[in-house]
Amino acid sequence: MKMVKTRFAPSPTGRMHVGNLRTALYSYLIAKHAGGSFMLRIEDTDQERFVPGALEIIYQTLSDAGISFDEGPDKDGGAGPYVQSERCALGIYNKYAGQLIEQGDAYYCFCTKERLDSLKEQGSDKEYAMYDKHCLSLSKEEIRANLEAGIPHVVRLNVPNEGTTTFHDEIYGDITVENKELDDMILIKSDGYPTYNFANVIDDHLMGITHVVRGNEYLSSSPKYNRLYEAFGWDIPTYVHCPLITDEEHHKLSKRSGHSSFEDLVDQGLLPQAIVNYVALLGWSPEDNQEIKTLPELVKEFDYRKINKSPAVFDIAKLKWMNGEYIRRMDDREYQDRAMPFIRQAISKDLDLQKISNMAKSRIETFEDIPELIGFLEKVPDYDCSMYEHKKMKTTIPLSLEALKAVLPVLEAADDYGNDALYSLLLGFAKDRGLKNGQVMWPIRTAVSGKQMTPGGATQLMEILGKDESLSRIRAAIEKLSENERKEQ
RNA sequence: GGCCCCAUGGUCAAGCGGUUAAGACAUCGCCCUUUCACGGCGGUAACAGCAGUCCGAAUCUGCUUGGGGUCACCA
Repeated sequence: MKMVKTRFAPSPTGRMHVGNLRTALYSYLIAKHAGGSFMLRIEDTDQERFVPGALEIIYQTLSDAGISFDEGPDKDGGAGPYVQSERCALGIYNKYAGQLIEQGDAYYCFCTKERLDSLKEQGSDKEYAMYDKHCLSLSKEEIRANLEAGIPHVVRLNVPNEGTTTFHDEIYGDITVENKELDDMILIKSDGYPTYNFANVIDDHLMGITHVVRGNEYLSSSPKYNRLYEAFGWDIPTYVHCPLITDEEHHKLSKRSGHSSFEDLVDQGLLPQAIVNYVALLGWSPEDNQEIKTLPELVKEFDYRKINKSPAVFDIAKLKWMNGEYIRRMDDREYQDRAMPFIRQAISKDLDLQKISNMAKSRIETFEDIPELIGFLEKVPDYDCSMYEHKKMKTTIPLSLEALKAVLPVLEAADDYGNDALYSLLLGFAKDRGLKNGQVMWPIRTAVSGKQMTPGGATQLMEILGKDESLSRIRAAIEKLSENERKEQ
């Protein structure tokens, strides 16, 4: 059995969206699960779409995601070069195109853009038409003359109009199409660069790729590839087409439609490991039903034969949930490092930031949630007095005012503003006055935070705010409630 | 429009001829709790439709419907 070798072959056109990332991941998992090797190849045969810096993005994304490759542009494994423009300069593609022309499996085409466009117009369906093999009938002399005259040309694959072509995919099974449905695809463009379709086949063969992993959008063009392999007499690799990842409208994720890239998600405060973990589960599920998996665990358990056929909707809500799980499991030091910038963003006062970050840990899904969660510590937001009413706590606005007034001197007298001390102090207070715990805790928490929900109870918040600030907030609340009462009357 | 692919709850997803049709996210309720969260418990919610094969069909076949993909000198 030959060693498994897979590849990820992105084009340097910008940020990577999650569909691409998952293809890279599955490709990596298939190789590593089998103890094989994983390779990176850069497909930059479209000089117009090249985006400067895109190469760095690819490296960065892969490295953030923890997907490491054994061979690639900066890591020679003997099958290089790994960048198609460099391979093109070596004449690799032209050599193979020449072989096909010699064999009669490919031919030069000198048709102009205008003629090609006119084909579309007179075709049965205005917008779609295949090439009519016009240049196939050119004589040797005509071809030579055209070539010598420097007329722009491409090289096309010659697909017969009769018969059928079948190719096999590990996930989708056999797919057979009529040859007459297959266009005479262009192999070499007029600028001398190979098309993706051609370069892909040549390189996958030359580089010893055993499993071709790619998106489902290539499924319908795959039969053409087989014609190429057959023309060369090469072994056809194992194809693994992954199901599409779509948005909530069930449309394919793409940069063009403005869908989030991996980097966008990271910018939104999502952890690379969580993204990788989530995306692994789009189209595949582990046997033990355990969804949180590390990359090594995925490597161990991944079985490409169990990849799903149907497209999957990218559900950001579940990704966020998973991200929250990752945050909670993160060790404190790492968590602290990542959370601190967001905490500083919200807090400029001299407060115990570490305590604050610990409070936030179990209550956020992404780090971006932090400022909103703790902003009240910096400054009490405007709030409505009705917040003092709480059915379950059995408090009302007047009762709250009363409770706050009564508890104020007690808090003023207290010296220990640690959570535990405050807690027992207040419970004792409630008991003495014949009040429910909630009837004193709820008003205080509200007074001190101005919020319906806070990342901690009344005493925890007071501990962080300190005595002075806590008292001043409570006094302000008493004022606010008293004023409200006056207005009512 | 041609061709190709797909079809289990709102979403992800088990299931591969006999199951009370898992589980997760979301949602709802309860418990825990000084609020929220975490955690625990429970509820709502699905085999697109129609034929056929079979003692028996979510599972096999066909058709219909629905959805998606692709038809470039882009990858």
